[in-house]
Amino acid sequence: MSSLERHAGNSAAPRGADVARLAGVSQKTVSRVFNDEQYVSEEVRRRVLDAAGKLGYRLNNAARALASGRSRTIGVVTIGTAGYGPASLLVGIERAVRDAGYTLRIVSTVEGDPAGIAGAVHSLLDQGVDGIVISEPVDEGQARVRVDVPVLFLGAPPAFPATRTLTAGVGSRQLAYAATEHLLDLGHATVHHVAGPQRWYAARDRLDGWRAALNAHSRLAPPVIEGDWSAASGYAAGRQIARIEGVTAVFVAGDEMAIGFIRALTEAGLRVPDDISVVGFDDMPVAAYVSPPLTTVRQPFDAAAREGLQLLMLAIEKPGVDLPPAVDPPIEIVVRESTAPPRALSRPS
Amino acid sequence: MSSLERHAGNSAAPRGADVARLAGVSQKTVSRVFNDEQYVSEEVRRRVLDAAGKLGYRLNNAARALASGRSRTIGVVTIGTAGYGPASLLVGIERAVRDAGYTLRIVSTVEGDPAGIAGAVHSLLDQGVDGIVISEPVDEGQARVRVDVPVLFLGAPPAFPATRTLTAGVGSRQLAYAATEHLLDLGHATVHHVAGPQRWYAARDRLDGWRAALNAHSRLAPPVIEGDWSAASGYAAGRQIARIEGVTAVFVAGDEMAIGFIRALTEAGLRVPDDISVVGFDDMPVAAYVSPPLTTVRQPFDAAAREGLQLLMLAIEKPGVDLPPAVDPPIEIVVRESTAPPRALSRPS
DNA sequence: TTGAAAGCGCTAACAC
DNA sequence: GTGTTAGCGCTTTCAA
Repeated sequence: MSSLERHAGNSAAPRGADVARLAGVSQKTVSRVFNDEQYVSEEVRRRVLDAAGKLGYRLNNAARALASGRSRTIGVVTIGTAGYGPASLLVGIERAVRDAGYTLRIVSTVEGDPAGIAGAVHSLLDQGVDGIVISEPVDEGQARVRVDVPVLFLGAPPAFPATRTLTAGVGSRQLAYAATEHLLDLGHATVHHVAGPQRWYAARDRLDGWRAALNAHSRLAPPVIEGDWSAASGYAAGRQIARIEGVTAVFVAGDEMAIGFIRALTEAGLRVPDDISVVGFDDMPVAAYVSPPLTTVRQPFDAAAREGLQLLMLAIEKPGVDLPPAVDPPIEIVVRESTAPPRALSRPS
Repeated sequence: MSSLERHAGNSAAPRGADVARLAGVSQKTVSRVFNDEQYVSEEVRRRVLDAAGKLGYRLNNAARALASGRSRTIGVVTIGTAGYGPASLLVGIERAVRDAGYTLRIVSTVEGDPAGIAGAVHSLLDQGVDGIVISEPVDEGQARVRVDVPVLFLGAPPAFPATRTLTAGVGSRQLAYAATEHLLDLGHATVHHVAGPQRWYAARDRLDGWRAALNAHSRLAPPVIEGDWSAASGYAAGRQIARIEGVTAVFVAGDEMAIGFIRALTEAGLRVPDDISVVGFDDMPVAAYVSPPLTTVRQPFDAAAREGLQLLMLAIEKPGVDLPPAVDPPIEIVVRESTAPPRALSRPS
């Protein structure tokens, strides 16, 4: 092992001072160039860049963060599942963060983790993030966290006090409203609902939207069956529904559950959509290819992530400025073959 | 805006020195306590912890990273899609990283990005990660990156030189072999293959495994159809296969493609498994609930992530030590209803 | 437009 | 067991 010139780190990595020496300028000037500050002559800039290229110099972000107090990284708290919704949101966030010139730290929570979201937020804070986004928040009661950086809740009301809390959403409530109304418009007397776990704000929003649509049309809301997003729980719900007389339309809060749900109906000898119409939620890629192709609503994950991050960036970079309200993303319902008018209507007996 | 006591950062945040003063010890002792070093008396430790609690002190990781040259964070390069495979791998990696006491940085690549994996690795290096994992690597030709931290390739041969390159995998090749053999054992004369995009090492491994199984049984390998993992591409492949006379068994390299594939077959009036048997790959959650329930192989994402990270941690923390070879994860094939003996066998004519 | 000096909050090395 | 000293590689402040 070779003796170290400097006591830590990779002794091969050039510092700003090395670049400065080679370019014949001060270290501060190198810093100016790499931060795109003004007041650097074109000629000096080029000399610095040349030297840096020769040496393979790259800014040391730990040092930068220590000196400036800002890390230019965003922390994301996500749910530790490979589900289509959470994963899509994460992809959208990653893209938006990168486009904003920031980098990403991630910590995921597991259902039932005692530390939960609060613990995840703390660990992010320890890492010195400049802002936090809580993707797919669940209700964990009154988490007593006090956070000094802006926090974006993607699809939920603020769950704890922060310097600035922001909210942006995928419009779950409106989407659920539209899904329910689609079924009502087809002529169904009412619409049953297979909900997501009510700890999730996303699940509550969908339930709210469903109930609102029913109310708006003066229909009675049947009892709700609660699943856990899994296809297995959808299947279980399907077996329950299959035993109920007179059900003609069901809004299932997630595509995965909807696929399990339809499977159970099929096994029970019920046909979709002839006997029962079902609408899913998410428009996951396979939805168009199952049998029958699933009518569902499309969540604007990317738009929500982009929109939300724009707010977060504003809050980070202009702490004083008033935030514009989040614009609601467009509602998109994808009608395929799992929905139809009720039998009584299509062939009046 | 209040005047700052210190020139940067949050002036409210206590430093180690503040804790030291309150506890009546030196700052170095505080550092010792927070790093769980030995040679601190129980009494002093308690006093320090008390003081820290009172002040709400937390270690500043930027400073720690700068001073020590280590950040205790792992960087992951992932593919920017919400697909079940990549997402599952990411979840597994996150868990393994957290269990090892490290934190996670993520950057995703988009198909067709000129910077690609090399660019992602660089950005991670800029952030000062201690190790890198390339999840779902694709072949981008000779990327000229020189990396000074250990790199773990999850399911691929090393694609560029690094201090130490490690490989761990989900055993795609063996899984594909098993899937193909399952069909052969059922009595099919040969097995067609719908492959993933061959830029992906994961897709190549599956193709290799398929071909190997065919060779081992002295069967001819029919021409391969290449998809892009999407259900839509599986659907397109299905339409092609449906026009070919005499196909009785198909191994599709991904469940999502398999679902699209089966849909195309169904629309063409072919029945699964009566006319054609199909095996998928991944065992995504909905696979058990589509019609017919899909026979598929289960990828051990979690085991692979855990196994791979163990190696990575070893490489980071004991630079000298020889790495044990990665153990192959168990092969698991899930037989459901999309496979059966060929018709000629089941009812001999 | 450029530079010098100070210091961000921690760990490394060594003394006691 | 504990403390002292000297950086880590940047940004900030202020002077030129």
